Amino acid sequence: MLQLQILRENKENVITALKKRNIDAGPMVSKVLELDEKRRAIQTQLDNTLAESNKLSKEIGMLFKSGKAQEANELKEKTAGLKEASKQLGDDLNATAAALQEQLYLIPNMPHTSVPAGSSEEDNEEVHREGDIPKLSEGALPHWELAKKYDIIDFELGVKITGAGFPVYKGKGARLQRALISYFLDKNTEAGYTEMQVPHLVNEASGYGTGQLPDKEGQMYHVQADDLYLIPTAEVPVTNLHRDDLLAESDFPIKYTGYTPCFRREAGSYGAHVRGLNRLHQFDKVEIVRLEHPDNSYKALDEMVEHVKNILRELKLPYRILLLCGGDLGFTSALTYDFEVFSTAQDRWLEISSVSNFETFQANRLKLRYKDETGKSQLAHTLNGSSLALPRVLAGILENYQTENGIQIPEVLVPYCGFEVID
RNA sequence: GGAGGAAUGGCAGAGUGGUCGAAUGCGGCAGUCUUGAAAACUGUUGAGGGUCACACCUCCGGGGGUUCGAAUCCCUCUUCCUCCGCCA
Repeated sequence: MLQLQILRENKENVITALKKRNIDAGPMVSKVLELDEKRRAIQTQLDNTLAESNKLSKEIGMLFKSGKAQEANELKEKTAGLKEASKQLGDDLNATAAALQEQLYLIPNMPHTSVPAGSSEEDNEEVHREGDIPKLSEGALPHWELAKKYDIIDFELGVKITGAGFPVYKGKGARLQRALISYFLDKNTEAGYTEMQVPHLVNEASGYGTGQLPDKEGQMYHVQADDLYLIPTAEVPVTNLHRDDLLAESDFPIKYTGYTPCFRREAGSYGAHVRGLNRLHQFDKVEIVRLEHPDNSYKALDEMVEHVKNILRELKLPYRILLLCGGDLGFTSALTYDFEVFSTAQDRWLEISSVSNFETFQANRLKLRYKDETGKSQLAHTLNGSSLALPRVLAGILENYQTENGIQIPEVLVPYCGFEVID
């Protein structure tokens, strides 16, 4: 959620910035400012009415105390009208504030100045590429074939017990999953991130805090009986740990990592692009989250990018980094780097990590603030990134590490797996 | 699931109808003392709205009500604690 103050003071800048997302925010922003003005006008009226009735109440109290009941009762009659008026104004104020809030929720974050213009993923800018693409022998298989060949992932079994998009990992496949989780968590912990285990269901307020609600509720599984949402990413519970917090400057940086399963409904797409592990309803992910002082957040973002690079280097997977263009940027993000691993057998890039700076957009919703050196409350910056998402890393490993004698396990994972090859 | 109790500022904790946005302690900040630090002492210190700045308004878990007036009384929801029951 953008800060009202910024909209008030820099309306044109906001509209210009949002053009990068290929939206004309003019009407939305105008509506917000209109409602804001209305809200403040009502607030002023209400305040004045309340001030007057507070004053009368005090006088009545004094009169009763000094035994002048008659005069007090006369004054009482005067308060009736004020009471009526303040009730009406209070209702108006609530309605206007709610409308304002609703409108404000519709405006996405302003892209950072370095975000390239563009309308789709075609326009994302490749900023880095690293790693050798292996030359696979004749008859190299995509991961869903390999999964079947070595009996390590069973998609049909998942369909039987739950539905499409809920794979069952078996034997060495399951062990490799567990190894990846441990390995990622260890790498993150070494880099100073505190490991957290958080609930996999969150309440509505948490969904609003990080921006999944109100506009993306269709993407989350909702447990209606208890009004809870299955998390689409650890970002939601982990960032919300500090909802409504007022931190000290010395608390920064706050760095967390957590492993959680992620649940996404993402209905609607079929075909090769969502085949196998490419798109799932439930998948595992290890996330890193940072809360930062605004002055340091872009440095922190760079650190996170370097961190993910290091992991991919260790895994010896060929990857590239994309700077997302305005049109492809997530609703809440100001700047996002996507990491993609090259899947040799599918001959395509698979997104395995997304590292973003949300600046104050989430913090404003979360009421996540810190006290600056002058003692004033300021909004913190929030960031997060996958480090890493499992299924496509797994797909990348299976496909890129396949040999005629089975699938080699990347060296760094061998201690975690306890075996060197899947055959 | 049954029976009781509780929810107040960063934390602890007082306050049961008017001058309470709220005692006190701890913590934080500033100062005195000190070569420096600690201790001690003095002062200061909740959040949000509003204003050029004041004024003023709101907030004592959430929502609603009673009253001229609510942290304080009533209703309701949520959460926590204690005891009992059940249970991985």
